[in-house]
Amino acid sequence: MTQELSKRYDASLIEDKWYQHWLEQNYFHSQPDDTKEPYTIVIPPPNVTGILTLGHVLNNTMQDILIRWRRMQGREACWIPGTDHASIATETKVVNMLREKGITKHEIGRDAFLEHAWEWKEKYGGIIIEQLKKLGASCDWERERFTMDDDYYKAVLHSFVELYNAGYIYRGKRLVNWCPKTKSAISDEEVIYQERNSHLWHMRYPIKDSHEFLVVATTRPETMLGDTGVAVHPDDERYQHLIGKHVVLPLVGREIPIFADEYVDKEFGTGCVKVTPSHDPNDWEMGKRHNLEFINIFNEDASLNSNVPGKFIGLDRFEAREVVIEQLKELDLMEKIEEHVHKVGYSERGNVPIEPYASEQWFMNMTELVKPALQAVRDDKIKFHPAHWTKTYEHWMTNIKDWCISRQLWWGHRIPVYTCQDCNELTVQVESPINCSKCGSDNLKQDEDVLDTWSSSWLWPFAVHQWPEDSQDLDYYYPTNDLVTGPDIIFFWVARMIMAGAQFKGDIPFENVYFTSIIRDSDGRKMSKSLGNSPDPLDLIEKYGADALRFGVMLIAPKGQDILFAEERLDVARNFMNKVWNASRFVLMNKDFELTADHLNPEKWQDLELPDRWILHRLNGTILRVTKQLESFSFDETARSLWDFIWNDFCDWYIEMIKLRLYEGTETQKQTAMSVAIYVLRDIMKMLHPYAPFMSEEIWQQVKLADEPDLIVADWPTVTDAFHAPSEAKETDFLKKVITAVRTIRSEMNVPPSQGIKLVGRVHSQAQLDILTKTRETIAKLIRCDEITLGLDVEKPGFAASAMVEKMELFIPLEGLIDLDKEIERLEKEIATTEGLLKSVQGKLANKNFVDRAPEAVVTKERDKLDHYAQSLDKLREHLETMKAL
RNA sequence: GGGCGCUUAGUUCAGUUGGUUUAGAACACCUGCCUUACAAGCAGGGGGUCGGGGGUUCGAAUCCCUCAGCGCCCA
Repeated sequence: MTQELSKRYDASLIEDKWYQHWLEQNYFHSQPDDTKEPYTIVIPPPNVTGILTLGHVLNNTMQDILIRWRRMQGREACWIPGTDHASIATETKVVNMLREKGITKHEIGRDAFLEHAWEWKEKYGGIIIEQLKKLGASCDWERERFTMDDDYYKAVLHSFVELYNAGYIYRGKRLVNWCPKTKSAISDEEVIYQERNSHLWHMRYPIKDSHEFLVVATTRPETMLGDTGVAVHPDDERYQHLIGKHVVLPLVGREIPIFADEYVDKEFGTGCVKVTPSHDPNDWEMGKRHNLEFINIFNEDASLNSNVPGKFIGLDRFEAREVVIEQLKELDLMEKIEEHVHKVGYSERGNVPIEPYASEQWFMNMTELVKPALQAVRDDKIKFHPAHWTKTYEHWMTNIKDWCISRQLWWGHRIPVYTCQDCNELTVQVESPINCSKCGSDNLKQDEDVLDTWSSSWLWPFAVHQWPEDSQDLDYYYPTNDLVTGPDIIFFWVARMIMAGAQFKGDIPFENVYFTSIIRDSDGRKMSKSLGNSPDPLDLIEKYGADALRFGVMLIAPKGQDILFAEERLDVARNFMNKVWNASRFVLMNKDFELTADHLNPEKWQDLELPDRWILHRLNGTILRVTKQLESFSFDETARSLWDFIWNDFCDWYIEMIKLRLYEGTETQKQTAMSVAIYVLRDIMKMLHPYAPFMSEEIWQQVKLADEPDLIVADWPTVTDAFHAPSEAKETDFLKKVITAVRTIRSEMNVPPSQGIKLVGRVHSQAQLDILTKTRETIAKLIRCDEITLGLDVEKPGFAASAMVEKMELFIPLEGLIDLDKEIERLEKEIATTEGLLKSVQGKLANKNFVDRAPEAVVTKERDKLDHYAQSLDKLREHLETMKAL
C-alpha cells in the first residue's frame, strides 16, 4: 500500500489538526503518579498584557523540547503555564484606556478601577497563551495560573506576613527610585542606565560676607533650588579656608554651610560639590552625616513644589533646568558649561529619567534571605547553564541591598498592613482584620500600596500549587527540575525564586537553570517595538510553519551568546523540514506492504547488506549523541546532529544506496531495505519530535503499528547493541570515498551524467576487493558506470584519469572523453597537495623531540601517514608520467 | 571604575580534557545536472592559518600573559 503525500511540505495543513488531537487525548495533562518519576518545568510567566515575541519562541521552544523529550522517556512530565499580572504595565494600559474615555482613576476610586482592570484583563489578557499553542507548546493547560488568582493572591499575602513577622520587612522613609510618569517607587533593578550627552554646569555660589565665589560643578542645575550645603574634600588645600563658612544660594537666598566630607572627589569638576540631600543618594548620606536640612523640591510628577521661589513653582524639572541656567547666566553666576557624557537612570516601564525621591516605602531586608540561596548555587545544588552566570549571580548576591517592594499602584497585591486609626497599632495578616489587635477598635485602614510584581512571581514554583496549604501536587512536583529563562531577569526573578524556595519551602526551586540567548536583529540591535525590528512570530509560523520556526531558532541559538536574527536564517530549517518530508515520502511511496512487528524486528531481517549495517551503526551513534546533548541543554548541537544524520547519512547516502534493491532487487532484498529504512525513519521521527512535533507526528502515523501510541507519548529511542558495527562503518566510508573520487573526476573532466563511463580499480588489498565486489552494482548506479573491473593486479588503462583512495588506484578510461591537459593539471594539483601533507608529516617525524616525547600511538599514527602519503605520491607521479608520455 | 563574555572562510556559527591528515558545517559563490523523494533539490569545486604580539609544550584555534576591538551586566 503506497502513500500519497504532497511534493512540498505544507505545515498549515497539519499543525492545528495535531495540536487539537493532542489536547483531546489530554496528553499534556499530568497528575501525580508515584510509579513514575516527575519531570517538572514552570514557565517563566509572561506578562498578561504581552504578546508573543521571538524571545518567547526561543525559551518556550526549549522548554517544550525538554518536556516532550522527558515525556517520551517515560517521566511524568508537567509543564505549568501561566501569566503574571504585571502591575505597572497593566495599570498603565488600563489608565490609558480610561483616559480615552475621559476618566481618571482617582475619580472613580480603587474598587471601580480594579473592576475595569479585571474586565480589561479578561478581554485582552492572555493573548500570549493562545499564541503559545500555535507554537506547539505542550503545557498542562488545566494547571494554568495567574499571579492574581484568589489562592495565589493569598499565597503572596501569606509570604508578606511571614517575612514581616520574621522581621525582614519594614517600613521606612528613604530615598527611592521614583518614576514620575507612573508616580510610583520602583526597585533598583527596574532602573535602566543609559548614556546621554549632556553638560557639566559650573556655577558660582557667592560666599557670605565676602566678595569671593566658589564654583560647584553639576549635571543637574535645577536641583540647586534644594541645596542645603556645599561639600569639599577635607584634604583639599584649595578650600581649607572656606570650611565652616557659608554661601548664599543664588536665586533662593538661603544661607547654607560649607563643610568637609571624604566622599568628595577632588579631581571631579572643581572639587566643590553642591549638596541636595533630598534628591541625590550620596547627598542624602552626607545630609545625614552633617545634619543638613532636607528640602524636597518636587511633587510626585517631578514638577517643582512650593519649597522653591514662587517663579519656579509648578515648572517641570526640565523646564526648571532651563530657567535656572538662564537666570544664573543673567546674574553672571555661570562660570562655564562643559560637554559631559553621563549615565542617566530611566524607569524601565515609564521610560523617563527616574528621580531619587524621599518617600515612605516598604522594604525587605535581604541579608538572611540571601545566605541559603547563595550557598545552593555555590554547592552546585542548583546548576547554571552556561556556568559562567554563577559569577554574575554571586556578585549581585554578595552586594545586595534592601528591596523596595511597595508600589503606589492599585493593580496588584494590596499590602496586608492595617493601621489602627485610634492607636496607630499595625495589624499584619492575610485576612482583613475587623478589630485592631491592640485596642480592639474597628477603625482600621489598610495600606494603600500594592507589592512589586516580582515579589509575587518569586513564589511561582510553589505558589502554582496550593501553597501554603499542603498538597499532593506540591509534594510531587516540587522542587521542579529545570528552568529556562533569559539572563536579563537573573536578579529580578531567578535569584529571588531561589531565596523564596529556601525561605518558604526549605528547598531549592529547581535543579538547573538554562539561560537563553538574547535575540537581536542582524545588526546586533536589541529587538524593540519602536525600532520595528521585531518580527511577529505568528507571521513566521504562517510563512515557515511552527516546526521550521522552532528548529530554525534552535539551530541559530548559540549557547551563551546572543542571536543575530534575520528571517532568512529560517530558510535552512524550512528546507530541512521539506527534506525530511520528502525522504519520508520516498519511503512511504516504496512501501508496498502492510507494516507489521516482524518488519521492525531486527532478528527477522534477512541478508543485511553493508549500507544497512552502516546506517544502523550511525543510528546508534546519533541516538547516543542526541540524548547526551539534550541532557546538557545543547539545543543547537542537537539540532545539528539531527540535521547531519538525516540529511547526510540517511538521505544522501542510505536512500541512494538502497534504490537499486528497491527498484531491481528480489522480494527479500526489497523487504530488508524497506524494513531498515522504515526502522531508521521511525527513530528519526522520535528524535525529531521534540523539535518538530507536528511533522514528526504526521509522519509517525504512517509508519507506526496499529497498536502503537501517538508519537508524543511513544518511547524515546535507545541504543541497540546488535547494531554496533564499527568495521562495517569503516568499510562503508571507504566505499563512499571511492564513489566520491569518481564523481570528482566526472565533474572536473566535465563528463555529463548522461555519459556512461568505465571504472578500473586496482585495489590494494583483498579486503578492499571484497568490499567493492559485493557492492559493485550499487557503486555502478551511484557513479553511472557501465562496467567495473576490479583486481589486485588489473592492468592499468593507457589513457585514463586516475585517483588514489586509501592506497587503491582508480582509473577511468577516457578515450574520446577528455583533454589530456586537464588531467595533467588535475594530477599536478593532487600531487602538490599530497606533497604538502607528506612534508608536514616528515617534519614531525624528523623532530627527535617529537619521536622521543610524544605518546607512542601518536608517533605510530604519523608513521602510518607517512607511509600512506609516500605510496600515494609514487603512484600519482607514475600516473602523471604516463599521461605526459601520451 | 569593577565583573562577565566575545573576536575562526564573504556571512552566521562548530571545534569535547592541546596530537585523524594543510581547521569543519550551513548560507552565499563557481561548475554541471529538472538522474521517477525533494530545484526549498542532486553531484562536484574554490575560499580561512583561527584579532595582534609574547610564552608554556615535542606539538596550540585549543593552556598562560599582554595589547587591541566589540558586546553585556554592575557601580
